[in-house]
Amino acid sequence: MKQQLQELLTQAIQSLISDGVLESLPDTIRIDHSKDKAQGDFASNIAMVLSKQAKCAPKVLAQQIIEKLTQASEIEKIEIAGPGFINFFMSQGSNNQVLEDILVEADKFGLSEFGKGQRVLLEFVSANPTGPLHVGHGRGAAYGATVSNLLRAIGFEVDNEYYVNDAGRQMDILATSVYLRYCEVSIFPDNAYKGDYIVDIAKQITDVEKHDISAGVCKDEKDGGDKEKHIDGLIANCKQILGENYKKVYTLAIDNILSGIKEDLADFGVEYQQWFSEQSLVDSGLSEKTVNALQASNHIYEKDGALWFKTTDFGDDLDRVVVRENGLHTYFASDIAYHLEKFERGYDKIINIWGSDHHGYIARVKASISALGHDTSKLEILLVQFANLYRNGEKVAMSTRSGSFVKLEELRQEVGNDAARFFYILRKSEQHMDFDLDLAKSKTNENPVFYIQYAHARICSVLKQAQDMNEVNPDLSLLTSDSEVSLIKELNRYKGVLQSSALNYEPHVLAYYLRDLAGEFHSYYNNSEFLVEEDALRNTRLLLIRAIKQALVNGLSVLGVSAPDSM
RNA sequence: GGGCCCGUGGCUCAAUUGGAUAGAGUACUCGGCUACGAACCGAGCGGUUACUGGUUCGACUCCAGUCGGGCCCA
Repeated sequence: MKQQLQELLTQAIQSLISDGVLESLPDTIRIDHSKDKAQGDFASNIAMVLSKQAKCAPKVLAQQIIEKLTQASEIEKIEIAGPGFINFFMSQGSNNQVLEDILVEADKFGLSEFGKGQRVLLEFVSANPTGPLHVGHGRGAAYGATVSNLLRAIGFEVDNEYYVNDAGRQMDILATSVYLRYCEVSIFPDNAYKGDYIVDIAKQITDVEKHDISAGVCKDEKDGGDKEKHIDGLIANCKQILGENYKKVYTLAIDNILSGIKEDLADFGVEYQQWFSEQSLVDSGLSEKTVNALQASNHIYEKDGALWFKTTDFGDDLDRVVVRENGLHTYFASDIAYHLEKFERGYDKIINIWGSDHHGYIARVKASISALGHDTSKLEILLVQFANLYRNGEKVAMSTRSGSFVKLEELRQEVGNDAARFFYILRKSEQHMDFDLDLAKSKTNENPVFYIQYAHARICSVLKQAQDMNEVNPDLSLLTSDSEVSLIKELNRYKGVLQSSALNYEPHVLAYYLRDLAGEFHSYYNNSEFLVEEDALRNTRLLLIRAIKQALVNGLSVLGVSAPDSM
């Protein structure tokens, strides 16, 4: 419908151009759903946009545009209002069409082919496998999974990917932490991982001897030394003394944690097409090849024995080390290789969802992509702010290293998947967010998830009771009450909401829409009776609520939230 | 000190991406179950959109500066 109106307006403007009133067509002609029904169904601001060009008041131009508009049967009337809006009032018959569309298309209703043929790589969560996922990761997981669903709903082909940082120093710290727990040392290093899960993994070790690995190691911070040097010394000793067995502990640790992460995400309804290993980049030599490529294109220089990538040539504020003086590739080097690899897989769009604490990496990653001759505009980096957790009105403190954090799994058990998924995406992703555990748990009217699910359950209950009643052809012209008209208007918005929610990577827009739709339904429920004596009227109203039910189901499923028949 | 994000009723957040009278929930006050689920509905109260300028037909939204909060870097 919007498109039709756009075409009609385009024709009218072209006609005014040939009359010499206007000079040129604007890039786009905006048509929006009106907020208020007194403003009709659709509104265009085009007269205000073009009034300068026409050198006359917006209202005068609006009148001229209207005079040039050709008639369409769906349009009941057109009005000029406010500073110069053109409001379109559609016939109820044309608005009602959506009801039949919904019932015919069923779970396909709302889907579109906007992104048809375009492949998207969506990387999210990618937490270091040094511990279980906590509630901070949960936000990224819920957001990423929902953005993925949204993009798929409008026709993009999306691959979800998790980048596993299974190489590097953090992994060594992990392995050494596990070994130390296995040895049951009495004093634990400041910089080791201290969570209980480390002890659990240590219990699974068999056939490895217990050695003292502290010989000749720099003092720890608490003893007046350096915690970084201390842990590095322990790692070196551990590797040397254990020999082959070090790899055994290392592998045991990472396998344990990674499988836990996979299970957590699956239980949270988050699916991945790919788990991409950092170690594989090192093993395959791609990391090496990438550094060589940068060297060949003159973007690398040597300083203090290390290799530096001149990212400042591409807008970064400092140059970055890619190969340390000890010959090891930095995390950044594998990251460049990883992104290069992503580009070479031929996606049309590459989206990374990162925690906002990584915003400092954006410039250097984009720099490396430009340096390697790729188009940075294909890469989109979305940042997710941390979530603060509140329990009994108090903020819950968290830190992975110290082992004090609330696990995602604990959150899911406490509030359930539906509430967790919904609460996470209810706020704009770049917005700091307060996650109130007590509110998410509450099964009352304060909880927006239940509010929407309740609307669905109520409809199911009514439909169940209508099962045995006489079915005759419904008559849509009977839907005339304020509630009915405004519900139909709301249903007409669904498809557009889904699209803009997806294209802007803003799941909360869909969440708010569903809450509004549920609200209008509850209001309708309270002022109307569905199971009336008169067959035609009853079946018409049932048809309407069946359509609402379908829209709720479709929307909730995109959000990864269930729609139970009863609660 | 430099960079990024943010600032909207008492609290938690929206605002169709620059549009019409800034909206929801919660809290508070009042009203509604002998109709299909009261986990619901209706009414009221509550605002100088942190502050000051600027851009224009029109600013919560864009620009500059100030204040305050978070994160990253040095």
